[in-house]
Amino acid sequence: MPEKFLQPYDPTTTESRIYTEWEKSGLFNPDECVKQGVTQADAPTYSIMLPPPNVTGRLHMGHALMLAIEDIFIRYKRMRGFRTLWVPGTDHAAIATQSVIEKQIKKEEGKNRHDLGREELLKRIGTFATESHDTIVNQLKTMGASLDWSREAFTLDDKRSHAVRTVFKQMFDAGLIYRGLRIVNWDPKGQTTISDDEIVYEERVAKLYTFRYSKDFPIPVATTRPETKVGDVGVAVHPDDARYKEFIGKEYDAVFCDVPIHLTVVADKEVDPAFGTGAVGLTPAHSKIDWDIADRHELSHEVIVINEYAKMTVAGRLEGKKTTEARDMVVEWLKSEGLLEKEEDTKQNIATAERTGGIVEPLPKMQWFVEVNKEVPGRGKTLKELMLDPVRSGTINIVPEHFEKTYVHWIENLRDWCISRQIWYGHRVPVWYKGEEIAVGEEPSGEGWTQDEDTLDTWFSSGLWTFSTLGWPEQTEDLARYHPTDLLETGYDILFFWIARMILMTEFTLGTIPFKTVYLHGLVRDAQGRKMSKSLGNNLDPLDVAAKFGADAARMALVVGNTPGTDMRISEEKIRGYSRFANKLWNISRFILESTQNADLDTPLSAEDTELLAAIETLTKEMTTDIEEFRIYMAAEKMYHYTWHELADKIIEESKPILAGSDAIARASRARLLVTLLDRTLRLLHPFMPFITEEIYQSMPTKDSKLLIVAKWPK
RNA sequence: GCGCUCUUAGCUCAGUUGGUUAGAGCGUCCGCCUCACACGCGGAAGGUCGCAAGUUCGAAUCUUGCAGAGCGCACCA
Repeated sequence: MPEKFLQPYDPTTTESRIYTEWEKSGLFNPDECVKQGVTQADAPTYSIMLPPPNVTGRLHMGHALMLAIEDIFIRYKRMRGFRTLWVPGTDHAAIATQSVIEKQIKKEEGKNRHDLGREELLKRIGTFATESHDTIVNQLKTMGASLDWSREAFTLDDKRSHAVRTVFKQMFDAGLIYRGLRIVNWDPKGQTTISDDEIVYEERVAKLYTFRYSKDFPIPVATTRPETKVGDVGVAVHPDDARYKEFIGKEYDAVFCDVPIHLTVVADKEVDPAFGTGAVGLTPAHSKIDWDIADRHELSHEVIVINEYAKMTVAGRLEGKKTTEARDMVVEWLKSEGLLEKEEDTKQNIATAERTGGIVEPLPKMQWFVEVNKEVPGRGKTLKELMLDPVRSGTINIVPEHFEKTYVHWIENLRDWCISRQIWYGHRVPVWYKGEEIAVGEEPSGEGWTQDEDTLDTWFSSGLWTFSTLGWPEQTEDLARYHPTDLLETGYDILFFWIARMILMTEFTLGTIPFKTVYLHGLVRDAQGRKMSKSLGNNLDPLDVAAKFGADAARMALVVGNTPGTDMRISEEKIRGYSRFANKLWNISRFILESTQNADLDTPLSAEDTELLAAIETLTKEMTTDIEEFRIYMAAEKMYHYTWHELADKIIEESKPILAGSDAIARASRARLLVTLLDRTLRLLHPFMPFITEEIYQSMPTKDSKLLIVAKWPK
């Protein structure tokens, strides 16, 4: 018996050594598996694209959970003989990454991005992204992820950029991408547009002011943002509101806080007569709803009174003031003019930017949009329908199932997708202008063309992930062989951001689904159930955890009993528990290998031993079904229970007198049984605890492959 | 407002299509250095499965109502 078994199991030295051996073998690459004869060339395929972690720093426990789950499916399928591909990659995460660097530069050098310029900023971000990438790759390997590194991709590398430009052009040519002046969510802090889903609403108490524009204006109006009223072009009332009927269609002039305004009273059924005074002051340039109402009544959109820095642009006392200051000044003015009628507290959901925390200012901007309610040429369906159909029909299966309802509900409410961002890091909008001419897709030859300044929403490129990673738009063998992918595993929090967009992009581009099953894991929280965050200091770093307890222990702790779609709690105590389990397995192996050294693996089994073998065969079947049906939390628990409480507590204990006894036939039978059970246990446990099982397997007399990663899954 | 989920042992959670005395981990209590393992072994206590009604031969599991917790979407000026 190897000497290593005389020491307690030491995961830290073992795990890094084993991963190096795996990498050297090349067997994470399915082509190499075929070449080495461990996988049939025509075997069915199984593929997963790793959700690319953002290059914004380090991985957290949520990533560790994702890796554990995906690696379990990958290793299981590989052992079952599938041509198994798991592609790694990272995401440039446009806004998130740029804002990390901008903050850093601001703090260290006191400069903003305009002080540095586009080129210099991108250089700095590039350096950071590279460092961050290296850290992440190291973490992925530490967790034991059996990724095919030869196929690694980055959402912003040349191949993926080419894919992005190609899809953009195709969508543009199909009439599904348009440019238009719309009210967008402007983040004054991040100096960019953000999408509806990047908004977080915070409930606050605000003042609701009831006022009149002037002494002779007949309708009182309620507002929480008096400063915007200098940009008003009208007042809307409900068509049936008896109080205001007589004023509909009338026009008024006033000078509001030094600013001359012209107001038209219109009737619109969107107005709720019960709220406030039942009359809405219309500020089309600074409110989405007002924009729409103004649209319907052909009122001007042109009156802009707030700029990108959330400062007032009107002449007079408000000029250059921040909106918050201007608000107080307008209220003062209303009071002094005797125009303020009421001031009351009201609850308000204020829109803030998820990434920067800035208060979102609705502004009209020229932006690029993907139109979701227009028929896609040749498909007879809109993008929205193409996103809904596969989920409704079950062509795409979501685990847990109830998220299908959430998904459908969300898509049904989907509006056009604003894809342009006013930041520099990312895929630059592939559109070039020269006077009235525009060119889309690739840069045109010739003089005088200038490219659009904006970049694309990061989800535009991650939406292509399942096929851009396989070489599209080239018609590669990989694409033909591994797409659609089998599983997409990610947190339920990006169901809409990412899953929905992948379905949209893939349906449009390839006319197929991107994946057959979506497995959604929950959030990983701390022992008290709080979200892990830097500010709380309750983060567990997967690297620290692996160093302390081993990646195997961390993986088990994350997986056992953790049902899909449900948040879980993790603590060092829990992980410690599974590091003890690893040690238990180590000791089981020591005992079996020690006491069965010359076991004859062909000796007949006694009746009792045959039964014990049948028991693990039943367990194998159950476990296999559990994994196939995505109940890995249960498969893991069953293996834990079997190993400790059946194999160790019962079978090994009962074996001691047999092995020490005088009945040579019983002894031989039991020795064979123990070796066989250990062999099975290692194989069944391998997807969950890859390192320790591989390490023990290397000492097994039952080895039928060089490495456990490609050993056969038992029947 | 629309939608989704949860409520099971002190704590954290399982319980697959309704079927025998409801499970695990951690914790608690008692006893053990037994020649694989003290990162261990043996044993014990602990639950009217949120509440109420219904369907059923049978409900933690299905239906309805109520109470509490969480989440998503939309959003009123």
